[in-house]
Amino acid sequence: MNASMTKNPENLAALRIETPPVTLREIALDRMRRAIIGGLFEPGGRLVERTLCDQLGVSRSVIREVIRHLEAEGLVEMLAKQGPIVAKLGWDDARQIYEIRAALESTAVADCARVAGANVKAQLRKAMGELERTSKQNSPIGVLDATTEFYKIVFEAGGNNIAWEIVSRLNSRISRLRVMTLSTSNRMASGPSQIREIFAAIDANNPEAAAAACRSHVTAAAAIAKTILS
Amino acid sequence: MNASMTKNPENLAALRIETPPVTLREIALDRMRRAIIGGLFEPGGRLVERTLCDQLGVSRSVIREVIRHLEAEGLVEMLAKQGPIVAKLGWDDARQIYEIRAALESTAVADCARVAGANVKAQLRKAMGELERTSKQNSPIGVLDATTEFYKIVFEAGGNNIAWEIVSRLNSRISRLRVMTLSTSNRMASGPSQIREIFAAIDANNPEAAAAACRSHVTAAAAIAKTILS
DNA sequence: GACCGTATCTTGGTATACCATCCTACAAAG
DNA sequence: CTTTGTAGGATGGTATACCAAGATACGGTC
Repeated sequence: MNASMTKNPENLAALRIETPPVTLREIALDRMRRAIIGGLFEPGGRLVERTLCDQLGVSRSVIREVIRHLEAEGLVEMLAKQGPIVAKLGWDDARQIYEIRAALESTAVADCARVAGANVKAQLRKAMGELERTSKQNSPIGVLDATTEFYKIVFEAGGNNIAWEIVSRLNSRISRLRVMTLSTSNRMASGPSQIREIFAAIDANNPEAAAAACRSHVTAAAAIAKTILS
Repeated sequence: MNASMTKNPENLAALRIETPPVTLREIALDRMRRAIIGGLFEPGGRLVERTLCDQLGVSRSVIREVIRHLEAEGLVEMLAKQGPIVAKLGWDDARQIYEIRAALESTAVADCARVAGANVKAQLRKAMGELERTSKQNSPIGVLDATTEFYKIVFEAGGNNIAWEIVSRLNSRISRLRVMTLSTSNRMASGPSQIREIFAAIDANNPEAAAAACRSHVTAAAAIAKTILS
């Protein structure tokens, strides 16, 4: 590692061959996660290993490791001597998840509002555009993705990547709820307006207003979820 | 499932034979987690699967599934085409973890203070006793365990079991830091007094005071961690 | 006809075998 | 002496074989 090798490291790094670390396990993990989130397997339903092997076309080793991962993520539960099942979600769990989201997201938007510069704001504006577009198209999962993207930018801009990890994981556990709340009533229209409010506060670099808007956003979602679940 | 079978279900459930679902994998998971937390493997060090097989006396299947779990927990990172390594922890990550802990723990102690009755208070008092005892013995990991037990009671009493899951996981990621902060200077003495403060606020059913005490507790720990890490 | 035992099938737990890839070391050619 | 090609070992990825335990269905016995 001499001087000539370390100069212009960023240029040299650019021509590094992108070796897609795409292993069977990662593909399977992704598919399984999407399948569970998308409701392809119903909550409480058993996940029979050998059946999954056939369905995904991989061996049990892969399936089992994927299940371990999903188990740690909270999407799958292990029943003693009965094997894995899709985790069920009751209102009490959902309530807690919304509370935690409210706490983490509101501080994240506040942090973001504190430091956001032109670059971040431009990214957020773009995500907002996507949100409005999908919202007009009445595409719940589109809105979901756009909202997720918005928050992702917010968290990373504020230097809260670990909180983002946590929120992502929690979101996947309530994903079915999220789609349902979006499909509910006039949420399709109100969602974007609430996000817009958050964005406005960030744009004005007003942390308190951003946090408040965010809290009311999550609280509203929780209220709808409650009517669905209980 | 007739009427006679469903009456007194709680009594019947009580005499269910406790079949310890102790699988090799769970034992191995526990051992590995403790080993990493305890610093037996150093951060960034490689975890060679076959070596671990020999060390734990199990087959690779078990090791690999355990590694998947630890990966999802954040204790292990996968390097593409190089296998698993023990996750490293920088100050930026630690900073975020302490912030999240401050948020979740302070709301949890507040919730607990709101609802705590005689039973919960007795449990907490017992945990405090353990804390004082281990503290006098200058046993950092004893203090750690006692503190953990205290918080566990707090979270569960307040109906925040999901937040507890998250906090536990975060704690395991900064566990090495926690022992180090405990070993530092007069922390061994100040720790119990701060917990005592939190307990006093819960005992008085004063949510605001409890949350404030908790925040200062976590903030103090973060400050010490910062001097160690950066 | 009701109850009990057994055979079998399903399912998860565990171990092992095989393969592709990568890293390292050594040797040969310039 | 440097460089490059190659062989060998190490390592992770994947598939499969085997086993024990639980669930289920069927047949025999009272």
